[in-house]
This record gives sequence, structure tokens and C-alpha cells, in this order.
Amino acid sequence: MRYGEGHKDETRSRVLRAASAAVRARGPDGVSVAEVMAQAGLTHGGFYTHFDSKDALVVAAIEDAFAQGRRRFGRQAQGLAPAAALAAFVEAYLSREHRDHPARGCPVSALAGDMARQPAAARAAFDAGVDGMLNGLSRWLPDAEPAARRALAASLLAEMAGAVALSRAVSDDRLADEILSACRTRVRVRAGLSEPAERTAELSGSG
Amino acid sequence: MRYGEGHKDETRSRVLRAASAAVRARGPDGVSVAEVMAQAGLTHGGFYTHFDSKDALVVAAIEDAFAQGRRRFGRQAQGLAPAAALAAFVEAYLSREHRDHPARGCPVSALAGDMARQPAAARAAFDAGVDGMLNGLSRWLPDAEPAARRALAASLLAEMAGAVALSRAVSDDRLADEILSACRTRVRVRAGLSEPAERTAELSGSG
DNA sequence: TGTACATCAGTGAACGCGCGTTCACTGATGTAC
DNA sequence: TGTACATCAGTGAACGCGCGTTCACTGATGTAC
Repeated sequence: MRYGEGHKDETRSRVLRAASAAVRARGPDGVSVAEVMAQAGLTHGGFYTHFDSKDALVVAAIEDAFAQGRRRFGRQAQGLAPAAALAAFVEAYLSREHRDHPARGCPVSALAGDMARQPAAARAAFDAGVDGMLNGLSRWLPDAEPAARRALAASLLAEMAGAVALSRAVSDDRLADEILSACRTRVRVRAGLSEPAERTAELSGSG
Repeated sequence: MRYGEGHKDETRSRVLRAASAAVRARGPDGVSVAEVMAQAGLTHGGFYTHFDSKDALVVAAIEDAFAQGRRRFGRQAQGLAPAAALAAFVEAYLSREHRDHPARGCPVSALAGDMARQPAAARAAFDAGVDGMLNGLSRWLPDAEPAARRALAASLLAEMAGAVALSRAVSDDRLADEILSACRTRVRVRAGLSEPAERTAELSGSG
């Protein structure tokens, strides 16, 4: 059972990838070491060759989840104008596809509810990820004032992550879709990506 | 140890009250039967005199949490015009007080992240609570169209619950407060409760 | 009125189970001589 | 070139622990006679 160079690293990242998905799908406390190892094709005993503890795995899994997101949207936004990049982000984020697949989705919508109950190291990793997302979103917003951009980014991220989390939480499909699509419409408008059609009608009607 | 009339009901509601708080603070899976019973001043063995199972307790705790919220805001909104009631709701919801005390706060912000992993009965209770909140919020909104009111209610609830959950999730106090107050400002504007000061300035500057 | 029994909310020991973690072991390969 | 040993990723049994749930028991009070 002696393995070639890079084998251990390859195994570690297979375990990490499994953990990153499982943690988003079932939460840090809903995932077991044995389950993650089995997902990576191994038995649980070998886990401690790769990670110091389950807590350390969770920290690495959270970092990996945010890194995955950054890579994906870095790729997707390449060569796009800020508004187009933002539009692509919003559409993907508030899609049924994202709602239905937390394991490969944004860690903010998947883990926000769990983080308040996690150890400090996991929370620090989450903090860093959220801060990075706010900065990334800010760069795509049109406002001239950096502070206003960052405030709007926080508001949009809260609505987007809240919408996806709530749409996942609810078990009635109609209610889930209602929430998701209501938020999609409003976020588009708030991000400057579409005209507020109903709003204009409403305003011209009421004054 | 024979007790007076109403004693059992009184004990049951003490257990339920403890569970309602604990479930919001630590999540359905983070709470133990023994812990809830101890909180109610009892030992764990007597639990099954009052509830069929832990799952049944969680369902009752979720219903109780929503009922508490309805009672509180029913009281608070009494005699107020819709806009004033809505303003009171938004201020309370997006307050540090609410953020820092999930155990007595809104079950949507406290439990949205957990519900996707819960049994059907708990999710059904959550569905009913969310639907009720959307209807309640809708009634306070000024739009003439019921569908538009309900859509805005969904968008506002997603942002408010997302903001509180995210503000709790984050461990850095400055980041937590930044998110909460950014959302407070935006939600106020979107709910028609304050003028969009910066926005006006921005629009007059850019065109 | 007095005695024997029924009731039943609550106790606390015990159960089976899954968890995170430890550890003696395996066995294929690299290295020393 | 051949042999003995070291290495080390991975195995699987075992640990202590907390959990949800069960159950024989307690003991103060109500009821039957």
C-alpha cells in the first residue's frame, strides 16, 4: 500500500471536496467524519492522517466552499462589464437550480443559520468569505460612493441569501417558488438590472 | 406527589416555552430533551407524559414561536395605522436587540437554515408560520394590488430574515452591525417608511 | 370515620445507537547495507 | 544483486460520551367501601 507522489494530497482534496458539499447540504453538525470519508471512498480511521479534527475539516470545508464560489464567478464574469457580471450572478443565485442544490451552492445561504453555533475558527472563515463577497458585489455596483455600494451589496446579499435559505426551508413548492421569484424580480430592480415595471405603474396610478 | 387541577397543563406549557426558546437559540438538532426538561425544572424521564417524541416537541415549539410573534405584533400594532405598524415591525426586527436574542425572536431568521433538514411535520408548521407572516406584512403595505403587496412582503421578509441571520452568523461585531444597519436603511426605504436620501442624491448626480 | 386501593406526574437507571477520536495493525514500496 | 528494515496511507476494532426512548418505581392524593 505505498502510494505515488501526490497521492496523499489527491486523497486529502477528495475528502475536502466531499466535506465541502456535505457541510453545505446537511450543516457542520449534520455531517459525520465517517460519512465524508465513505464519500471519498475511504474508511473513517484514516481521517486523522489528513485533518487534525472534525472542527479543522469544517473550517477547511467552509474556506473551500467560498473559494469554489469565487473561482466560478471569476470565470463567469471574465470579460463582462460590471452590470453584465452582476446580472449573471443574480440570475444564477436566485435560480431554482441553486435553490435545489445547496451542496454545490453559496455557503452564505447554506450556512448562515449554522454559523452562530459554530466554534470561532469556523466563524472566522465564514466572516472572511462574507467580507469577500461584499467586496466582490460592491465592485459590480454602479454607485459612485464606495460606502453606498458596500451598503447596497450587504442589503442585496442579505435578500439573496435569505431568499434562497427561505425557499429551501419551506416545504410547499408553490410557496418556495413564490418567494424565490418575488425576490428575483426585486433584486434585479434594486441592482439596476431591470426597470421597475409595476412600480412605475403604481406610482403613476397613485400620484 | 398528586397535583392540583391544571398542574399538568401548566407543566406542559413550561416545557413548551423552554423548547420554543432553546430550538430558536440552538436549532432543533442542537437541543436535547434532557436540556429542555432541566430548563423547565424537571428530569428527562417525565418528558413522554407531555409529548409523544422529540419531533412532536419541535413541531409544537415552532408553532409556539410563530404564535408568540403574532401575539407580540398584534399587541404592538393595535390602534396603529398600517404604515406605523409596519415601521414598528421593521425597527424591532432589524434591531440589535432582536439580533442578539434569537431565543425570543422571529423563528424565520432563527430556523430557516435548519428547516430544509427537518421532518415533514416541522416543515409544515414552518410553512404555515411563513405564510401567515407574508399575509400579515402584506396587509401593512400600501400597494393597491394584493399580488404586488404579497411579492414585496416576500422580498422584505427575505431581506429582514437574511439580514438578522447573517448578522448573527458573522463573528466580527463591526461586520455584523454593518450588515444589520445597511439592511435597516434599505428596508425602510423599500417599505415606504423613509425617503431614499442617498439614492436621490445619486440620481440627481448621475442624470 | 377509617382503611385499602387506584391514580398518575414525575424520577432515575438502563437500553441501543451514532458520534469523534485513538490505536495496533497491514502491506506495498523505498532505502541501507 | 539480494536481503533486512523503515516508511506511512489506510484499515477496522475499540473507547467514552451524549442522545432519544423505555420502564419499574415513588408517593401524595382521590375514591370505594
